[in-house]
Amino acid sequence: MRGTINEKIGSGGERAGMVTMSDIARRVGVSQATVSYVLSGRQSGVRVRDEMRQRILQTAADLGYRRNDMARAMSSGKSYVLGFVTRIAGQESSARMMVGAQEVASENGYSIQLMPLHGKSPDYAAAFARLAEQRVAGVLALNLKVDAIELLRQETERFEIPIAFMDDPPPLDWAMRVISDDRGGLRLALEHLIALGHHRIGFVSAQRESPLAEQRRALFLDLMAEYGLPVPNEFVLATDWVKPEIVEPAVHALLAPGRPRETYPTAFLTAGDLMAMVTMRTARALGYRVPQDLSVVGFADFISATFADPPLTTIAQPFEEIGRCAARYLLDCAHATNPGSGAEIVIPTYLVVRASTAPAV
Amino acid sequence: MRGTINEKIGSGGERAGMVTMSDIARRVGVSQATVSYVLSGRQSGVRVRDEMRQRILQTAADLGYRRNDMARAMSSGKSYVLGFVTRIAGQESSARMMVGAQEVASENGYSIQLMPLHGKSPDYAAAFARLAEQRVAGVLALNLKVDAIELLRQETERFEIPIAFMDDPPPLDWAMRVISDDRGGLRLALEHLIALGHHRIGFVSAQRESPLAEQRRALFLDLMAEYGLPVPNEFVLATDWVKPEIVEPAVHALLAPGRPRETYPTAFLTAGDLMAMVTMRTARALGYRVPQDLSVVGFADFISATFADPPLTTIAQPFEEIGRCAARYLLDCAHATNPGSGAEIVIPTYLVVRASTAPAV
DNA sequence: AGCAAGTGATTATACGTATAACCAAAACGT
DNA sequence: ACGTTTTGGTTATACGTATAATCACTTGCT
Repeated sequence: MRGTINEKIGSGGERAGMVTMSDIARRVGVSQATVSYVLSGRQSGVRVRDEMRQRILQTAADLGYRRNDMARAMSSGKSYVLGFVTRIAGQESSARMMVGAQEVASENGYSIQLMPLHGKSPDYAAAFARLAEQRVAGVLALNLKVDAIELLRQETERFEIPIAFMDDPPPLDWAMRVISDDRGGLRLALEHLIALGHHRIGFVSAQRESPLAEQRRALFLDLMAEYGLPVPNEFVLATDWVKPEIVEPAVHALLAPGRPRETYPTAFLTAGDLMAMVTMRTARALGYRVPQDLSVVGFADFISATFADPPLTTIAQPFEEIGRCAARYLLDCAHATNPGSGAEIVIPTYLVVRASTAPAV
Repeated sequence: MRGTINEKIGSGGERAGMVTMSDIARRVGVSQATVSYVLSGRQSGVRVRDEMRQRILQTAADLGYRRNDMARAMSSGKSYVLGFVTRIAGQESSARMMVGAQEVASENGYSIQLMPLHGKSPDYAAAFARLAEQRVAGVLALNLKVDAIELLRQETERFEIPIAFMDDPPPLDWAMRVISDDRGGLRLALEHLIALGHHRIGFVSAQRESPLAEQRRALFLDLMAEYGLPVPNEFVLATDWVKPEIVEPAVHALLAPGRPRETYPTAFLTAGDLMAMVTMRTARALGYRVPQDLSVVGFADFISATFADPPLTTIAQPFEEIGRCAARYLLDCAHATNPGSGAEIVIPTYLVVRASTAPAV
């Protein structure tokens, strides 16, 4: 034993079960620094005999040592936490992205923290301030409005916190966007319908729910034009919100008898699974059989799509994968001190064919 | 100005945008401690002139000061974070509880952190160790298996971390349980059906999905006995999992023609909304009209219940409220250094009557 | 023998905040 | 005029970890 170990002993007011590195050091007869080097697992820095290393690790296990992330974070200036901000935390889409992000985060020793955005007009300033207070290593953002995005930018840029927007379509040159390939998905769905012989195809979306819905409608029109299929104006239903009592009348008005049958759409694409479900329901109430008389394609592939009647053919959004990619990007930034380029990752979507689509009559 | 301010000046390697209390102190010409007292907002401890208080607050705002929670946590030994562990983070139920918990947490300056539990056999030990490393102030637990619960207990008791189980039915005397009043909900649903003239009532659940399903089945039988209604064995469907391909055959076998009509159930209670949806679908495929020929009641009130065909009458579980209560309890513990009594909070459920139930024929 | 290089540690200090303990000056009471 | 209280702060230190700088001792080389 070289050198003297001068630890203040018997600190007295120890909090419950809190074993520190110094406790281990005292027990083994080395300095706290040595314990830190060993437990950090990094082989750079200081050399430690293998036997000593083992003894330290063993003692740590014996005492039930749990490293103190608060102290670690403060000392290193990094927090190993990613913030997740969204207004729709209670929805399946958000939850699944969070799970994906969580997956890669935890693999790298990070965690995900949900940030508050509640009610009709959430206190964005407070929420984003908390992000800064936590010194999060990155921010996952979902479904924010433009003014909120601007606030977020202001708050994060001073701290050089990288942001990854997931499924949010504002054109940004200062942050990463991880989005799903909506165009590709719609194309797959459209080709599926066309292959089934459909050509009078409508679209149902709720424009004020999210910019996504609006964007998908535009993509639909674009693709229809590309395939040379005419789209009468009345085939495109854009309700305000995704609510049955709003969507049903619209669908009803379009499908209710009163015009020659050959002017009706034989299939619908939709901007979401729930929209698809209402559409099917309304059609059935009018005497249509789904899919024999009317094919319907959803967008999302929520769990309930499997349980719908009939099981819903739908464009599957890779929610988990979006979360994974976003988290991966943020971790890259954190390690490379990358300022956060204005890039964009597009995750492929795919079509899940179930029973809500059938050959056109 | 009394006393000398001896701050080391020009620290040089300042990290991006990191304004500290010392920076403010230097600017205003007071000590860091004074700034701390002012910014903490507590009026106890040290007295500060009102003018000085204003100057400090103003300077903090001017410099864009954001308090460093990492340092705060380390100094005070508290983390202001609640951990949320569950295997079903991607589901709506979990997400909504999380939102509720988040709501009361953020009101009190706390945040919620999602803990990793992925895949078929998650690494519970690692996940719970991380809870300890983070020194979370409390743990929200959902849908854990008994062995995981035991591990969690071991990990948390040394650190005196309180736990709140949400919707988990193991009988525990060492932790809080916040559960929904399933019995009350089932009673409401049953009374609703009885009032509609039903008395041949069946039950559909997936026993291996969660202990909840099993428990609900027991409650159902109990209540039926209480109301003096006989329940033939074949009326109680207990499939393994909540999957259409498993549930459909079971429902089909019961409802398919082949026996005298008056031996069939005229209504079903279920252990979950999705089960209810499959049940309705299978019945319809057999020629039943829902609700005219068969009434079905769900359990949960997920978003999709409104979009089901027909809109689902269902026992609404107050997911958000469960989360709120659980979080509130944990915060109480954190402040009262309450060791976490083995109490239990039961949140009322209520019945949402939509269109999947109708008078018995 | 003498010096460089390598080994295996140690010391010292920073990180930013909270808080107990202390202190100087002013106001006040008798 | 002198002790006491009040006002308005200051100093000092703890919290647990990371890490740069340093040091004692051993080994190898010429």
